[in-house]
Amino acid sequence: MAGSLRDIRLFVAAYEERSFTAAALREHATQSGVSQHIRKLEQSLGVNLFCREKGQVAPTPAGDSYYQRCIDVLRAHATATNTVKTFANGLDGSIVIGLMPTMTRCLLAPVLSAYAAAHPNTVVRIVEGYSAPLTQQVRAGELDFAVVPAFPGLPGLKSRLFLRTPEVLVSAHDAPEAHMAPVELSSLGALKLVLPSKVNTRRLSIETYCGSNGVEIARLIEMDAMLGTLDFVARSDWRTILPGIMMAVDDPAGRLKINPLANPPLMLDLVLIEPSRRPMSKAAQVILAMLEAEAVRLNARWDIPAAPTVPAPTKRARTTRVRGSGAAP
Amino acid sequence: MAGSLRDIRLFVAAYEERSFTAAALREHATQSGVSQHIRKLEQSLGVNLFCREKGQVAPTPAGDSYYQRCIDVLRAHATATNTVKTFANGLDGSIVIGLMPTMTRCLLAPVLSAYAAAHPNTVVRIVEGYSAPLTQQVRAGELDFAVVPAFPGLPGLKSRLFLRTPEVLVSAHDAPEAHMAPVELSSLGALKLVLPSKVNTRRLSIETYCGSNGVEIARLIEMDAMLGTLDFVARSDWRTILPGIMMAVDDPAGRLKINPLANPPLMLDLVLIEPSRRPMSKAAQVILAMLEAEAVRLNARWDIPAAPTVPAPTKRARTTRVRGSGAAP
DNA sequence: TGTAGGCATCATTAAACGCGATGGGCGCGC
DNA sequence: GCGCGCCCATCGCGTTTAATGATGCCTACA
Repeated sequence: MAGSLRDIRLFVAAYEERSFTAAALREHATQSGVSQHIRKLEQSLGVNLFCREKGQVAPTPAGDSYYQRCIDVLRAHATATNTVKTFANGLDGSIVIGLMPTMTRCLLAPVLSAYAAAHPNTVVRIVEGYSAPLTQQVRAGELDFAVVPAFPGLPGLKSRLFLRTPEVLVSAHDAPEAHMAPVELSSLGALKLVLPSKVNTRRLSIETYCGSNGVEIARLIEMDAMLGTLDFVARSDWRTILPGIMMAVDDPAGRLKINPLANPPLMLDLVLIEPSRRPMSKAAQVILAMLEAEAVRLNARWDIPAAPTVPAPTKRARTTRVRGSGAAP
Repeated sequence: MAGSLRDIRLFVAAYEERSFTAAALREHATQSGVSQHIRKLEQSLGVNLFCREKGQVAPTPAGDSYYQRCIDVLRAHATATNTVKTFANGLDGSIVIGLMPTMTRCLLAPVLSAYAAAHPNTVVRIVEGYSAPLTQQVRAGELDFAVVPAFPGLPGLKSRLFLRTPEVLVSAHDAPEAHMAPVELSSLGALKLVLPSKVNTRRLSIETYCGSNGVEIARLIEMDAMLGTLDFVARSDWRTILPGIMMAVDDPAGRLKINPLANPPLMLDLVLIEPSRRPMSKAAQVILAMLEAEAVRLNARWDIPAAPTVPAPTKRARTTRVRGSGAAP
């Protein structure tokens, strides 16, 4: 077939300069080369593009027409090159990450924005799920990594602590407590709680905590739907207990009230798991580091107010009294 | 710089096939070649276009973007190639032709149409003018050839007979004569004639003819403007004498009446002149041949009706009587 | 665990490219 | 009228580039 881009560039130069010599100068070539290229073009097209007469070259009608289209070709090519260079910075590859709703509610967005801007040539896929399926997918190599609640560990998985975040009480905005004020759970009387089902690792620790600290659970609804839990809590007098990192940013609509658990606090350990068989890709390492940094930054919300708070002794007494009425672990 | 068209074609094939091997097959190359081309592209763009993992190649976001633009480039190139091939048939070059109004009125159009269609890659320029400037331009080499009334010849010019055409009387549509009927000029009585000035070669022959055949010219207007002459004749009772080849097609508006001169006819010889120093270009030869053929075809109009016509003897007598009253040569 | 398919890499060969030199045509100026 | 200079076409040569087949690595699949 006819025409490399160099042919076209030389032709365009010759057309515009009306001179092979000038075209060669412009395109850093020699007059000889220009002559040969254009001859090749003409032969492969079967048309004379220039009329060599009277000591100068004049375009034929075919040359005029071809020039117009060649401009289009060159511009399209320049556009393609420039556009693709937008992706030139940063890493590339494909990463698939598994996260619990805990991680996706307010931690993921800023990290995703920053990463996508810095590494536009990466294909990122986020899988939201609870610990069991995520763990399974990491073991199967379908995920580059996942962040799940701490668990004993499994063969084929490499894990380490990702973040320690306090559990917090979440209520509707009209709850009596002061927003962000630490609360002693047992001091609130019999609770109406929405909790995940027992397939969720956190359920066990929450029940253990309640049992150990005299928290009375009056009524219980099991819900493994995070969006549903939040909406239901916001619209009722039911409450729930959620990881602090998940509530590190206030509900934009102001429908939720948040109170860290105090005396004692209940901590949730999140661990990073990855397939042990292969090292993490560079891109995965980078987005993991960004996730971790953002998690630490958001989690700091729970460090500061915890210190100055002075729990009331009366409440502690009541806690002891109710001990044992919590749900069984 | 980055990217020959082959690079782009191979990339597009690989993108669409999602396989270097299949792309190589489609583009009549080898898997190795495709691999190298795409790697070269990636390096010169500074971006990975494909993600080679899991035994298959998947486009990166950059690859997706680049593909879209590459399609544009290839389509633009195909358009350029196809469009220019429209010009592939026929001759090319540049021809400049000098013609008298006699030739341009009805002879030129069909020839130009046919030539332009058959040889689209030729630049054709028509110069309309009278014999003197045309001759001059041919001698100067500015014209490939010209057709002018016969004349003695000049150094630097090569000439030969182009066409012999009868002179005809042209009148307004309300003139008494029958359209196309041969007329004996002297039988029309004293004429009001519009004639070219004496710089025009034909003026001499017309005056000679009138003088020799007893044609009386009552009044004379000199006009070297052909369009003006025709319009004036059409709108008045003045008449003119014009070469038959010029009136070979009737006035579309029917405003003009035409009568060949008879007893005797007056013939105009048109000659082809070309610069003697160089041979005529192929393109010029071709359009000349077409002009000549069309001229012969059109001129045939004057061959047929001339024969059966029987001029009235009375008119011939009158011709003799008025002889000598024509304009001086 | 062995096998098949796919991509990357390498060395070799073939082709294309680019360059300088040479020659012919044309216009310009002496 | 006759060189002179400019410009393009052509030729031969050296270098670069492209294409190829073999080889090796990795992954998926049985």
